[in-house]
Amino acid sequence: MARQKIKIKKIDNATARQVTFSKRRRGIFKKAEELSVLCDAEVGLIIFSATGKLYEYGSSNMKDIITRYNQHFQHMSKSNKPLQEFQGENLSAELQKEVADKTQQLRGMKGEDFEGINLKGLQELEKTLETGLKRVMEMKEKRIVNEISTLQIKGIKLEEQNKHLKQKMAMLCNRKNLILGDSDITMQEIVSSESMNNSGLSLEDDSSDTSLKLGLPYP
Amino acid sequence: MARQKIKIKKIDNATARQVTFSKRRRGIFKKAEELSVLCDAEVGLIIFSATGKLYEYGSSNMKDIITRYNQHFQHMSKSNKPLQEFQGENLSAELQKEVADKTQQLRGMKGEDFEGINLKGLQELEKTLETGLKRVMEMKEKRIVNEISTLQIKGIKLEEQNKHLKQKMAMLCNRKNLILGDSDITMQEIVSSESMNNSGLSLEDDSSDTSLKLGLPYP
DNA sequence: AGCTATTTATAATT
DNA sequence: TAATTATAAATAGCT
Repeated sequence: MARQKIKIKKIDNATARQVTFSKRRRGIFKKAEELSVLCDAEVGLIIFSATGKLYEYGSSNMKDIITRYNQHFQHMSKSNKPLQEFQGENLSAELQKEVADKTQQLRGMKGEDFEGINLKGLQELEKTLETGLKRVMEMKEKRIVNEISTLQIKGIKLEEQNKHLKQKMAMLCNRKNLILGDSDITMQEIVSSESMNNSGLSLEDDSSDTSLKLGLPYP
Repeated sequence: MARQKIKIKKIDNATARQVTFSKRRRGIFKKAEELSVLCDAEVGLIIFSATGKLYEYGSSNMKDIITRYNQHFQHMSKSNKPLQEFQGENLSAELQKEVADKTQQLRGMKGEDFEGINLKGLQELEKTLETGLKRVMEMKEKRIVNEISTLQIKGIKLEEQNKHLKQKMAMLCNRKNLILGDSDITMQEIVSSESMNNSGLSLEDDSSDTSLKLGLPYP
């Protein structure tokens, strides 16, 4: 719908398809929200990308929408009442409210839905998110520092083990050589193959100045 | 999106709301179909009108889409389990689990408790929080800009009203003076007291360069 | 991720 | 309702 009219058929180029998917997904989500607000409608939108990733928008809790959707057909055929309404109706209702409330809170925090949040609420939300983010980053840093020192300790231990193994091997070789004379395995080979295990363990690096923004590998 | 820009809030007039609903429903259904075809996505769209009527679009069978949607959470996490799978006495227990799960999620996002979250989880959490924070700040900015322009428009209207009132008062005073001669209320007094209402409304300031970090007052 | 030239969608109106 | 039309939005092709 721009620069050039396109035919509505599967986009061949995978990259272009992905870009279009992102743009149009945002577009249709916005339309869904607008429709629900403008016309006081309950809207549920489920999208699975070609790669299987799920995207969803619900003007209210998606589960409620799906439940209502399913009930629509039950009402058409029979007026069957759901089982759970007989037992602990109050409890379930309360719990469902609680779930809905927490879901809404989570959506707000994820920035997915600001329905019913005023300016003051947004400011509080911002502060909560800033605090939360700060704490998460601090915890991540702690964990990473911990991870690094654990690895360093492991490395030192492995080095010591290697040293011992090396000595034992040396002794064994010596004994073997003394008994059997020449052998296919030389001391040189043992030492060189063993030294490979040290790669990647820099024991002197204690700076811990890890960039926390980067996705680091972890064991 | 035409003839005039509209605010995204519930349309008051019921007839207009119904008309808009019909038009936009057709629009979003078209968008949903286009997205599914162009990007090879599976799309399900459920709409309940304010009157409770159901409209649906599915790129494939809606029941299959909902099933896939429900299955998505069984694999991903324990939370977000669909309600309709619960039956009878299980309902309350499941709901309680769900509440507990969401509570834990919220605690994690607020940085209150990182129990059971590994480094990878923390990194995902950080990303989620960053995105959420960004969106919250954007929404706040939108609202504030909106608020400012609304206030400016109100200010202009009030100024005009004041001008009219001033003119009327002037006329009344003139008439009074003609009939009764001198009066306790002079034109000077009327003008000066009326001008006080203008304070704080700077109509020329259109910069909107508000620092969003500051907690602003709101009406 | 942004930027525009266009195409679409649609609000007001007939 | 349905059709028209002037505008607002969405977005395809580029960078």
